[in-house]
Amino acid sequence: MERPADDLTARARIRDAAIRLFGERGIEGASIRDIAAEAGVSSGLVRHHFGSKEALREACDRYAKERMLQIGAELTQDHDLTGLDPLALHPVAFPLQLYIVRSMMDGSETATALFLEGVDAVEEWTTSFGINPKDRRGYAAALAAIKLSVFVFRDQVSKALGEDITTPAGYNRIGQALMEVFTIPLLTQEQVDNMRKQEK
Amino acid sequence: MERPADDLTARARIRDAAIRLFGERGIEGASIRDIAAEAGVSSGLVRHHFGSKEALREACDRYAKERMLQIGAELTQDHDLTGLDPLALHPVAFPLQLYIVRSMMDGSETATALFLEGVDAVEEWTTSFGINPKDRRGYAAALAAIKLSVFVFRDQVSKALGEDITTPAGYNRIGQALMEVFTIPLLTQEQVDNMRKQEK
DNA sequence: GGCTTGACTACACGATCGTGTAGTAGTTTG
DNA sequence: CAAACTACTACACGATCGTGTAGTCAAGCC
Repeated sequence: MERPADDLTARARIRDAAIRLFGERGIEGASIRDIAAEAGVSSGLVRHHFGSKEALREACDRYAKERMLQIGAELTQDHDLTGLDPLALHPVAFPLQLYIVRSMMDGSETATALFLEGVDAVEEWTTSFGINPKDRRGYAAALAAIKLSVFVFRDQVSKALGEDITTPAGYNRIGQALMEVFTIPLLTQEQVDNMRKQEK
Repeated sequence: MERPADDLTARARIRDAAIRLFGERGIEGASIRDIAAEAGVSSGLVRHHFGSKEALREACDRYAKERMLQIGAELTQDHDLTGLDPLALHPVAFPLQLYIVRSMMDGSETATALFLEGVDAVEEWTTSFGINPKDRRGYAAALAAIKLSVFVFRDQVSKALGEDITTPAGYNRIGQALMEVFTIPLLTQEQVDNMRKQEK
């Protein structure tokens, strides 16, 4: 699965470079010339293969989505909530995830669709695991957002912990901290009901 | 507190416009000319008052941080976990929060410092409320990230719910869903211990 | 062999970017 | 009153952006 860069076609190298740079610097922050240089080709070739920057972005969206689902399928021996989380550390998936989140924040339809599919999956998961929140859809959406949050703020969380959470040790630590969030009830049902009254 | 735009000095209008546009489009996505037009001044005046785009960004960082702390102080009659959340919907705080999150993702030191202060606050809160996770710092960092997550993915969450969560009704809904996440234990302590063994 | 086709490069274009410079109008200060 | 200062605009600069055009080169097909 992991091939040296020489084995990839120029088109694939351009796409991989685009996903990496778009993910790191954002869409506006990565120029076609940067991407071409990263891929070791001329900037004209980027245009030749993808037509325009926007079309390149859409191609990256499609590829990232497809690839994430594919990698996810390979890892679904664990069917619990944490089963999807190793994705974030997967050496191939890491830049993909980074790109997708960036793409979401820039309003990509494909990336947003991936989020919605994640919400669907979490929703089904709550059903099959006998979790019955009052607002199942809302609950699933909140969980989906939470799942991405540690990834989005990885730099900030790493700084807070004094430990890089993209390393196995660091990711293990924040992963277990997240487990505790889902284990320790912060509020009693009574407290929640009281708040609900106040807000009305 | 809410003054018409005419009452603000040009400097303040530039700063407010910069925070709004930087927050919406990112730092690279908002040009000085855009900001100047939004503030109703010439682009040269932006440079006159702030020196450079980077200096403008730092000024926005400082102002947004100071203002958020100030607004937060005004609202701290509620001292519970949700006490800080109404910030996200506060009409003045909304663009500030949006800007700060964007600034974080672009690697701003000031914005990251604000995150770290938030982690400190949550950490103290767990102590005073008798919550004792095995990794208190990690737990606080996870909670801080979670608190921002719904805000970061507000577009995606809104789409998942079919309801704009920046409106009072929608925010109430996702807020209560988050409450349920903190109320329903997803995992038993036993399950967590089993996972911990597997990961080692 | 000639001819098409696709991968690929070099280069030039207009637009837009952040920045620099020069100058005007109004107020303050000595 | 004159000098100085501040807020502000107009305009030009070099760099960089996405894009467009022309052409080279090798492989496959007739």
